[in-house]
Amino acid sequence: MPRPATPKLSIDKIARAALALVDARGEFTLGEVAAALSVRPSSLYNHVAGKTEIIEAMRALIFAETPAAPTLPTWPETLRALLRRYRDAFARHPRLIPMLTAHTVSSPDVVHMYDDMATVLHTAGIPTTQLLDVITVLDSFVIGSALDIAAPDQVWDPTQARNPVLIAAIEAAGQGRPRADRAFELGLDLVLSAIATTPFPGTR
Amino acid sequence: MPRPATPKLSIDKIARAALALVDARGEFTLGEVAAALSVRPSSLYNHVAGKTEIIEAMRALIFAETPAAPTLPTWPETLRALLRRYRDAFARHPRLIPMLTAHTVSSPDVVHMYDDMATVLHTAGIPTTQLLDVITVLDSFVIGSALDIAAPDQVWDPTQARNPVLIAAIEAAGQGRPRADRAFELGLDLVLSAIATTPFPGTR
DNA sequence: TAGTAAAACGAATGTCGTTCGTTAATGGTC
DNA sequence: GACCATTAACGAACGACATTCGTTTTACTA
Repeated sequence: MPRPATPKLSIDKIARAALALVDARGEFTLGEVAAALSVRPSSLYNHVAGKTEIIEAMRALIFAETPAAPTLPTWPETLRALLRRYRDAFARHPRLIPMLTAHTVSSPDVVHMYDDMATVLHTAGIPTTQLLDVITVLDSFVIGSALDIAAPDQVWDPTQARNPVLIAAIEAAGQGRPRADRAFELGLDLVLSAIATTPFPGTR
Repeated sequence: MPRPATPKLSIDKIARAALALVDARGEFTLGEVAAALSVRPSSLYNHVAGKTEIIEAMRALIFAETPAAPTLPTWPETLRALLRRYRDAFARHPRLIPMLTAHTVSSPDVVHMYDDMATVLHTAGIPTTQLLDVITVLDSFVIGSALDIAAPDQVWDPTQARNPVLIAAIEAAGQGRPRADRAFELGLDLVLSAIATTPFPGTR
């Protein structure tokens, strides 16, 4: 059964099938993806170079799925919306996040987001010499927060802690997704207020 | 040649051999580790449950290798030293970082670091209800910054960017390790000043 | 209409992690 | 000091998996 009238495969279909597997099982094999598409594993190679390219396609997919951030009246609001959207793209598929950080490659969508960040930070008065550093800080925080979503709450096991202050704090905080969301919002507040109040030397 | 007088293997030796391979090549196989120790792959299983346990042993190893952070006069100084040490543990072995984030498991050393963080933040006046959130923010930033070290500068390819502001910023910033270090220090300044100036509601 | 490219398949390969049974020396116990 | 369970090596083998290649038939194009 070679060369069907309408192709059974496409990069997009492969990426979506793989993403569904990752969401459900936390991992995926080429055999599973092929089975989900009623196809043999070797057929995938007519559309994709290999497994890593599928992962990159998934990265692009989750950004395409996430709605664009709006431009708001003030730059802190706009930046906040931008960073939320960035994290949301990961947060919709928590189990994918570790795979994306495994091999660090860039997607055009991500670079485009840096473009937007640069625009906002420029209007905020950040000098060119420090602009990339600020973007890196924001990027690091967002990616780290994304990994926090993927992390099981086992990390915050009270029995592991020795410090009573930490034990109390762990019990005071919730668990799961709400906990991660709340921490991210707090970090957003902290970082944005710091950028707003910090006097950056080289005036623009 | 069974059961030699002095055991040829130990968890520590295995972890060190694997770490050397990761530092050099960015990856490791059980066969390579075994060869480096003049042993057969199956022999490793007398000391380690599997590959993931070796990765966990490496995580513990890099924290054991990193000297403890000192307690300084003021809490911002102490916290700064603590976060620097945390990141340094990763920074000494950049190519290991993606492996550690692949499966998110906790090591006793990491939990112990959270104990220290809790102590410092408690003296800083952070209420118990928000303490874990603050730790999460700091943790996210550190891990994200660690991944930034591992990321090739290819991510910051000027030709990918469309925004002239970003292009100029990319060229203004350096490359490689110094760039990552500078961004981390900036983030440290921002986050610490934010924590110091933010009024946390529930006074302790 | 002729010829090239596309897209599916089956078979085969090589790598790798892991398991199991075997062997012999070690270390503790009566 | 003699048993004996345990330990730590080995070799063989398995199974999963990503990837490659040659083949086949159809679709597209000049």
